[in-house]
Amino acid sequence: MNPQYDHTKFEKEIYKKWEDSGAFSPHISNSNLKSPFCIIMPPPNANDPLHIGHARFVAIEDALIRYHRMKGEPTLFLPGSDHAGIETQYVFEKKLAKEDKSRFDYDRGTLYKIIWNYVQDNTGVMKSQLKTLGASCDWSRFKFTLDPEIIKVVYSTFKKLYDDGLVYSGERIVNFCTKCGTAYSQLEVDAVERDDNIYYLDYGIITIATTRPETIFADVAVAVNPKDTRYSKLVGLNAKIPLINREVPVISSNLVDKDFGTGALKITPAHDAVDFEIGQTNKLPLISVIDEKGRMTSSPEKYIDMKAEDAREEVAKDLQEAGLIKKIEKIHHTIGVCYRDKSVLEPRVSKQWFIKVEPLAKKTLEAIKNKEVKFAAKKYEKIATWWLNNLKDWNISRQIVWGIRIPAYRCDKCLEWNITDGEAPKECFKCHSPSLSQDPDTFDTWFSSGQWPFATLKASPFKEDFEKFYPTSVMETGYDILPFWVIRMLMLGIYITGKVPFENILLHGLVRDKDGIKISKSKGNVINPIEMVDKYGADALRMGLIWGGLVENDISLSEEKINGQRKFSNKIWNIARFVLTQNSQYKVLSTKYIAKNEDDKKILEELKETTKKVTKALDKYRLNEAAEEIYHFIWHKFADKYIENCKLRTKNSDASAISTLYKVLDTSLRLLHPFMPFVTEKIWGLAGNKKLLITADWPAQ
RNA sequence: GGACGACUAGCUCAGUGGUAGAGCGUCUCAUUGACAUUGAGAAGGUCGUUGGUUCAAUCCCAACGUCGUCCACCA
Repeated sequence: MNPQYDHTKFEKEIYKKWEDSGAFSPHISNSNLKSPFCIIMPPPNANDPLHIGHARFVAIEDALIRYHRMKGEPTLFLPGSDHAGIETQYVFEKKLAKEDKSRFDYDRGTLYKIIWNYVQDNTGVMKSQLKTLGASCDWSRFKFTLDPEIIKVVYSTFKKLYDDGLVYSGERIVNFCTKCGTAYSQLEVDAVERDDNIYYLDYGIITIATTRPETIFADVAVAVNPKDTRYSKLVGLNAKIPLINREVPVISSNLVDKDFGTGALKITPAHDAVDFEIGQTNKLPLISVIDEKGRMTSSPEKYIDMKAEDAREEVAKDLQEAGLIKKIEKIHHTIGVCYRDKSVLEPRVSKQWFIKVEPLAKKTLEAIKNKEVKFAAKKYEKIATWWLNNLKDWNISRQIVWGIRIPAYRCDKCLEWNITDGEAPKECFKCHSPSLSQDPDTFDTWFSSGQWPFATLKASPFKEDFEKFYPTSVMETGYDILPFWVIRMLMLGIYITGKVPFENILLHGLVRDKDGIKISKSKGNVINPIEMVDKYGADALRMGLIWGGLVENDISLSEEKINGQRKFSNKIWNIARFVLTQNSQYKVLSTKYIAKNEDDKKILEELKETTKKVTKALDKYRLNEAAEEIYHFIWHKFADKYIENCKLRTKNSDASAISTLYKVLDTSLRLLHPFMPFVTEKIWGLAGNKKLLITADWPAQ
């Protein structure tokens, strides 16, 4: 053994040994009566290389997996990748733009195909990176969200929802990104604060305040609060839209804040969510003046085809000249922007598919209340509950190509929707016309990933997987996708299978830089996990991501911290170097040797104590505690104290001392393995063990 | 405006109803026998503020302050 542990020499070879040994597959047999342990890996985007956040979840999940595997439970860590509709198409379009092309240069089929190929090329990178990190997942069960057998599951879920009346299509106001060319759900809207002009416009008998003068052509009413005595006489009369002089009624609505602006609100149902609601309750017509590309339509000739934002200035100018602006003020407010490209979202009315969330949310809330699903950290249960109580109907349609196309076919003759579980219908079920057109939209990515736990297990090449592993044991993922993913998996999982998709929810925090600052490309503080592995070893990175901070909290990660753990891996290496150079005949004895020497008894007692603490901490998902406990024992109790004190005795070939050394090393390696799998496995092998450590038994407490 | 957190040693973070811990950093000492990617030791905190509960609070409760994250239809 070299005096230094060189991770670069061993990690690849060790991973291959594990893989070849079949240890990654769950061992299901009639003789194994232990209940299975299963984690479905949050599927990374098929398109992207891994970032440090992925490394954190691998460190956490793989530690749990390895621990349970060593306990002898049939253990499954199921990997996969996500097609990440919007994300991927966005990245791909940027790539196209560099080549002076756009997605409109291709027909649907071609575009899908070239994105598919592009993604395939990148998926291999992601897989090999997971291996580099030491993820002990079962590659034979790997699933991609666009695998045909997954799509089949997604289709049948959609059909069931439709048949049960939980899916509807309709003209609704949605957050539409004119740059991305698609609508989004409630969750994909970011808010930014901005200063804008607010114009007080002369509507004849009343004055209204608006930040969006370009939409006046779409006005269908002016609303005031029913309690607002200033205007009560005007309700029922007609106001007049400036410039075009079209008359619209003055109505009343509780949604109007009488203290804002003039207390009178122009109602533009086609371009504002509140207005849409007021329009619906008052049965007002819809007039749209901005199209899906963000350009003006159905307005006075001179504005047509202008971008809405340009039209705003132009209309304001014209109003000013006509003397129809009473005053202009500045207003500080928040507006919705696209989470993806940060461009201002245009509320637009368009046909979308929605899921009725309320009945699904209700059952999920019950499951949480009944502890069918448990949150490792209470705070996230509160947040999940808040969301489940506040979710609106979920828009699951996206106007993009990259995704699972919605299996909805509209009859060209009677306009009835035909929903199938994938197959194109031969004729309309209602009027039997053979002429049908499929909806061009695709599903929101979260709709398919929301089915991930049962979809992956049902689509598994191993028929018994669903029955055996569902509900899965733990859902471990970042808290940032709690509303997007976790609660949707709960809702859809419960709906389809009647059971929660996982029994425990463990959410982890973000990885921040050494000063606790959020990592971003623009700040230049990104930490590349693979670079860290090359430099310090996968063990050091994994330990650095767990050690010194609670799983559920954000952690600060510095190279110093990772390097500190590399020193630790070297420490164990040298402990092993010392122990393994002792007379190996005592290794055999170590299993049954009963120590009489005080030092030996003490370290064995401490080892027992440590085993107990590590096990308990792992069971409670307190990974940092477990890691710190074993770290402290190995370094400061075993090495600093015990080994230093027993050198004289080992020189004299003291059987008790040497047996104890072998025994403590053996157990320490087992306890540390979930956190630092490579170095422990390597030493384990050097110690002459025939069986691999990955499948060795967890120490008895 | 609402929700959820955080506030503990210079830094990054654990922790507990009975007057506090780790890693890094700092300082002192040790150098050929497992490891200098080391060992021995030291300094360093009125545990955000103010009240309350208690025999006892950093830990429980209330208010406040600061910071963070998420949500929100003020046009």
